Amino acid sequence: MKIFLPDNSIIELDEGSTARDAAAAIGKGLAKAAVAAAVDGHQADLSKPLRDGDSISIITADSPEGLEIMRHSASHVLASAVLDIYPGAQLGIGPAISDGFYYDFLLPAPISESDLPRIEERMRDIAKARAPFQHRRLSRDEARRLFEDQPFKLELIEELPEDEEISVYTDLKFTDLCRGPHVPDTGRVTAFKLLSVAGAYWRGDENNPMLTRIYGTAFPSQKELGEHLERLKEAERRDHRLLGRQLDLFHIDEEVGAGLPLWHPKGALIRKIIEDFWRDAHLGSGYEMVMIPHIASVDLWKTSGHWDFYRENMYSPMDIEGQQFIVKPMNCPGHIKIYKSRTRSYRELPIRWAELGTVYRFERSGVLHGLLRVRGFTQDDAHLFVRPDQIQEEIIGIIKFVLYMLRIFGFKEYEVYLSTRPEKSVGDDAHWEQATEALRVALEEVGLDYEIDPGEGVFYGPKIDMKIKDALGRAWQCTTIQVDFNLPERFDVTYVGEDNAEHRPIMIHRALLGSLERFIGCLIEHYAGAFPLWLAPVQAVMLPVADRHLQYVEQIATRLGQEGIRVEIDYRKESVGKKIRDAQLEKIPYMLVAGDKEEDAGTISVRLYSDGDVGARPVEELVGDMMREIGEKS
RNA sequence: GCCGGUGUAGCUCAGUUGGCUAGAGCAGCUGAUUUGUAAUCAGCAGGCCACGGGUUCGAAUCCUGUCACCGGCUCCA
Repeated sequence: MKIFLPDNSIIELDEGSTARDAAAAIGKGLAKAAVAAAVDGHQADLSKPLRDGDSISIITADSPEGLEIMRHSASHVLASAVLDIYPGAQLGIGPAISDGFYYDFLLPAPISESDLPRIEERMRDIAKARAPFQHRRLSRDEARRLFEDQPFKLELIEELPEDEEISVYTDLKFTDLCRGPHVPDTGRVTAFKLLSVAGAYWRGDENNPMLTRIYGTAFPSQKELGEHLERLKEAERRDHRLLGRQLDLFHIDEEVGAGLPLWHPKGALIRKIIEDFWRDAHLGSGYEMVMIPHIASVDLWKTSGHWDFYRENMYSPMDIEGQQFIVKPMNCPGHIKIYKSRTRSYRELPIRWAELGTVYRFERSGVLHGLLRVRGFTQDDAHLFVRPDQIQEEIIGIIKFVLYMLRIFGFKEYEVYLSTRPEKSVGDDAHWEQATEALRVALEEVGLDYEIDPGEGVFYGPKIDMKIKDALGRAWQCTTIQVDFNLPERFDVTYVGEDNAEHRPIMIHRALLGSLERFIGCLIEHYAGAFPLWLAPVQAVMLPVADRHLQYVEQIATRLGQEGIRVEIDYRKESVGKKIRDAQLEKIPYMLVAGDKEEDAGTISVRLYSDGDVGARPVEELVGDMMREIGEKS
């Protein structure tokens, strides 16, 4: 029979040949590297018999698909091992994920990470046994009987569509419900490591029982596995919580409260630089600044709908002379009140009001995470009041603005989501649809790739979210753009139109960086604490070789200070080596060494954090170089 | 909130099966050294062993409650 290959060539095989035979016919090396095949575009086991006219491509473990298949097989090996060691274990699911795989179990007794080596060892035995992954199709009844003591599997079987065949795979002794495909045998799961154990609700629902999830990773070779583990270690070194302490940027104090960061001078300075840049950028882009108080009467939150729809995230009211007040979880009602302080004309719109507005939200204790998830944070918030005919253009403007901002801070990779109407929401369908459409068109217009996140909108409207990743690859939502027909209605917000009649504006809520806390947390990890010159809290440190050079060094520091360069002098009676080491650990971009040579020549020796010693240069040249670099924000 | 883990000096960590006055390095302070591109030397000080109960002749160590942190789940900027 004839089999077509990806390069359009044809091979001739005997009747009843399998994908494995095809691989062998193409080449010995390929047959050895093959983990699965794609037959007519569908992934299949190598043991799959081929039919005349099939087109086939061989999948190897070094392709993304192959790696995923191999990791999925690794999760079966894990389940095998766990079942061996903990006979009563019940099985959940065990998929491949972006950096590895996991499997969920309901275990007879809790386990901890110290149990992983033992499981790993058993996995190695199973791998060594090179047990084939055998595929079988079962009737529904057979499957029910096979998994009679596996309630989670039974639940999955019941949910498979009636007409779908039930497919199982067996390796060594263990049989699992699985669509496949799998590597040919357990021996193909070579380089793997179990990483952590965690709790996970069955099917991700907190009303369901909590299972024990074991995470692991697997690679085609030990070398790649080693590299990956090295990357994980490197990511740990970039952790903003660690760098926050090392660089003395912030801390979170138990006695102050969980999720309530305290900014130290250097952290506060970085924040100030970002805030200044942000304000200037906004004032230069048609925004005006507003400011509102941190607490407001509970009546305001009843009008806004937050009392009904957002109360579980709000802190309890406080009593002030018999009146109830609430710490604000959002800034929008305040901005609306400013709008409503007088009548507005259609000529004023769009109104763009921005504020670095601090809000407080209740977050469950288990979700707090350094600066990335806190209970009090400052949003780089703005609310736009627009006429219906302006909405599209304004959203496009916002998207362009955010892309500009993210580029300045060096973020090139982000995920974009369009979140649609959630279950718990207000407003009529027509408005929701109109708003969602406006967001979609804007995304297309700007040419951003995005995914739909169904049901993830806010209670008052759909939104565009942009997420950036931390050092470990976890995505954090920063940018958000939300269209809102609801609040203008609730507050009876109006403008007087050309026709002298009252009309309802539409509100756009947006935060570009999201919150300064989260954004700076991501920024620290992004730069691994080595901030570019314009953001560095200390831009240069003067390192005199001996005390007799102090006067010269002070002169230069004064000169740099005149240009607004943030410079410190290391007055300590320490060796130059020590001073350099400490400056290097503080990740100060410019280390400026001056001794007799420099003083005589009127120069300064420059050592860059990033490049080491780059030699001496005249002081004015240095000033020019630094000012240029600061101006470029690079 | 849930599952598992962790909590010893400012930081990183030791601390045997419960038993002497809880140790070390770094940081800090004092003194000496005036130093040329990632650590000069010496001394001193620093601890309610997260917090509260309990078991015990005796608890950093065992039990228990609370809090915080870490990894996840769920939830969100």
